[in-house]
Amino acid sequence: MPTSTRDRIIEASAALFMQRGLAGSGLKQIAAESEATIGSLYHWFPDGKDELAAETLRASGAAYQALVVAVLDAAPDIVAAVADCFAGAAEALRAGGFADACPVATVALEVASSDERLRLVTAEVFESWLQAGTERFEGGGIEPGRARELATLLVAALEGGFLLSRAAKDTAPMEAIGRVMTDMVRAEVGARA
Amino acid sequence: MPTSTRDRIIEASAALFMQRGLAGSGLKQIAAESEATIGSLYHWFPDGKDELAAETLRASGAAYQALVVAVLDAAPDIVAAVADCFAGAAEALRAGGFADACPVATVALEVASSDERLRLVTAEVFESWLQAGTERFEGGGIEPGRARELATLLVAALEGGFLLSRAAKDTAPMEAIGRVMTDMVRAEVGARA
DNA sequence: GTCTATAGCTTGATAGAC
DNA sequence: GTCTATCAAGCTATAGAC
Repeated sequence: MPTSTRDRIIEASAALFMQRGLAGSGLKQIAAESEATIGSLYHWFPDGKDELAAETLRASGAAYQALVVAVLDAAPDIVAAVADCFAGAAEALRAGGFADACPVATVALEVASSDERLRLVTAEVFESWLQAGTERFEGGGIEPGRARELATLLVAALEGGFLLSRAAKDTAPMEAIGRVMTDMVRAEVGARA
Repeated sequence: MPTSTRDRIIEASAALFMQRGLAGSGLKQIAAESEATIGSLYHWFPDGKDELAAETLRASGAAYQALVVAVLDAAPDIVAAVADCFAGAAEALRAGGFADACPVATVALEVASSDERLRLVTAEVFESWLQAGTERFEGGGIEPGRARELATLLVAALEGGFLLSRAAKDTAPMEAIGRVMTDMVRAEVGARA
């Protein structure tokens, strides 16, 4: 299955959004990195940058969710799952030279107060993550309302960890957050009995 | 003490960075909103956008730290302090129409992999926040190493909460995170004995 | 210190050949 | 579907009058 032009454009767009944000990524640059031309880009995304950004957020949001869910579901229990989650995030940061992190956060902050259409897309992506996380905590024996709260903190802590670790170019913040979060979930599961 | 031109420029710059990020904020727009001219802007910041951005990050980072520290220190104990922190953040989001949040996070994500000079400035700001938070947890009777871990999660959870709440235009995520964080710190303080 | 004017470049977007 | 050429508007930055 060879990569389609459209897929290559979305892929390059996601990579640039991670590293430079939406306003900092030019369409010409996206076209160049995806080995397409501006004409091709507008053929696949007639509404231009807005449409490309929306599709990129949806696609990479779903991919990122699949990745995290795979890590969570591979663990023997919810406590190990949370620990693996932060360990994986720290490893991803190190492996990518602290460049490749969340494909959505940077753009979400940029558009939250200035582009209602894209803001709604980021809201949908985060909501999907929260639901997936909530299900896993429920599967770990946590009461539904509390599961949603824990999932919210999990996503926030991961995003905050990416922020602090990228700024510091050091996995220490992400690892520290992972330790506290793991301890907390362990206590939460223990308290359930 | 009338506001100086320089201060007005930094203020307008901070407001625009919060809402549109670094790449999305033009110098002409910053000059217009601060009721200055481009010439004045370059008089006060000869190195242009980079210098203005660095000064803005430092100034608003310090102001934001003072705000949080004031909330933390006004509370009777560390558990109430953490609760007040998230309640205050939620209230600030609501009052500002979900536009005014963290003055540093958006820019930090934008420059982390593309502008080493500004990345270092954001790292310094976050490190200062972490130290201030660590001191408060130590004052609450927590062992130094653990205090640093808790402070890291506190900052990450606040930033993650801003992200999720701004995207959703809803204080629910910030409030949920505040509940879990407060419970966690309460357990942590209890476990100290 | 403040202002206007402008240079030089890049941006998002369009038109039309192939 | 892919390409090049081009437009108008925006950007950062500079020069020089006042």
